[in-house]
Amino acid sequence: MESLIRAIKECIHLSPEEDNIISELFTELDLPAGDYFLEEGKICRHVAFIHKGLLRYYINDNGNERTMFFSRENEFVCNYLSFLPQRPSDKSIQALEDSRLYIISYENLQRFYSKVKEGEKFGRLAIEQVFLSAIQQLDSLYTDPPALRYQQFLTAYPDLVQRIPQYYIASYVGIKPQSLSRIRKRIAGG
Amino acid sequence: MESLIRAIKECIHLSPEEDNIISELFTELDLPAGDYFLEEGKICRHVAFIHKGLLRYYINDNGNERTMFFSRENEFVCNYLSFLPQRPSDKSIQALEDSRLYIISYENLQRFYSKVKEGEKFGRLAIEQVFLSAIQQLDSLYTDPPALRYQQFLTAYPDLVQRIPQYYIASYVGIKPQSLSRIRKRIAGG
DNA sequence: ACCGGAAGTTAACCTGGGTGAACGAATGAC
DNA sequence: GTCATTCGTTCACCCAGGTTAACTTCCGGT
Repeated sequence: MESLIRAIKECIHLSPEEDNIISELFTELDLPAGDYFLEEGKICRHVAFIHKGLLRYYINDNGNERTMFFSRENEFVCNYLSFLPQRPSDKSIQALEDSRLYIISYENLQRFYSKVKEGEKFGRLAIEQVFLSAIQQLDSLYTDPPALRYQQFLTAYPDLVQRIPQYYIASYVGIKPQSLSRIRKRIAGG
Repeated sequence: MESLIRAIKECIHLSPEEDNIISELFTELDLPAGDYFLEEGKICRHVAFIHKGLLRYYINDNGNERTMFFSRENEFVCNYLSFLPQRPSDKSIQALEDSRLYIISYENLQRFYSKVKEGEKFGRLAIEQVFLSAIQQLDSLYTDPPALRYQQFLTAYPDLVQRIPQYYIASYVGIKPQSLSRIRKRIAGG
């Protein structure tokens, strides 16, 4: 769990005993490609730290899947909208590649807050971070036209282009695969 | 500042001395209708608690104003995307009615976190709250078609319908005033 | 009573994504 | 080698919001 502890130490100080506490509060979870960390309708019971792998976070809107974002190594992933109030989730989180996660339950997170001296501070900083990136994602989704979002995706995730099918990219851009084809043609042709 | 302290006490316990600390960390700001709490391009230096009034939070996207949400009595308002990293804001926050705010600077908020025993906890809970409602707003903006968003607005803010011009509602729904007219006609006619 | 501006409506036309279907290429199973 | 599946592309058609502009209504100022 060194990668996790290293990530936490970028925000707060941890004593050696606290390193141990954290190791006990988190558990390891291997998720094969295609499996779900969180399924729609279920309650998000854990926050996950991605040690290795790639996940996508999406909403199923009447059979229309819309990918909000992709999450990778050294990022925390969770549907806070389900996790914080412990209510059923309207989103799903799926592994796109074989992934190794370190997960912490809601109850253990409360222990983390109370047992780790700067735990509350870390909780605040972590959620601020998640909050900012979520807002930025959604802002872009709201503001930027599909063609621009596609080009932003290409520059932001150049490696993913080769690793995931194009319909996931379309889903991320917010359009149908056919429309993405049109846009690609428009961009290429002129 | 009773309304503010009452709102904080709904989340954490405050000693009488802490009541005083808070009164000193916040300052009062009266904002006439039309004036700005935050202007695009400037850094958001304060978090505001709305004692009285109505504000709108919007982004100017190439002359196209898009209202993200309206904020009213007993709510906190702030562009955290500008406030937390102390970077220039791409959003504006404008008073739609004469408003009275209690505001706290970034520096004083850090003092709040350190001087008030459960300050960090409050910071975490407050940002969780803001985070959840922001995500819900943006989710809806992303997922729901304009006609539905308009009807949701009518049920969520029945009083605002009478108090604000229709082009602000259109801006909130995510369309032009002309299109809102069409939708209203469609809904009415059949 | 008159004028001017702001707000809302209507209409004609444009644009871009959705829909459904057909097609081609690549992949994998047997 | 053959067949089926999956994925991407292309096309014709549809629809809803954007654009532009004209028109009405309402209100305030004088």
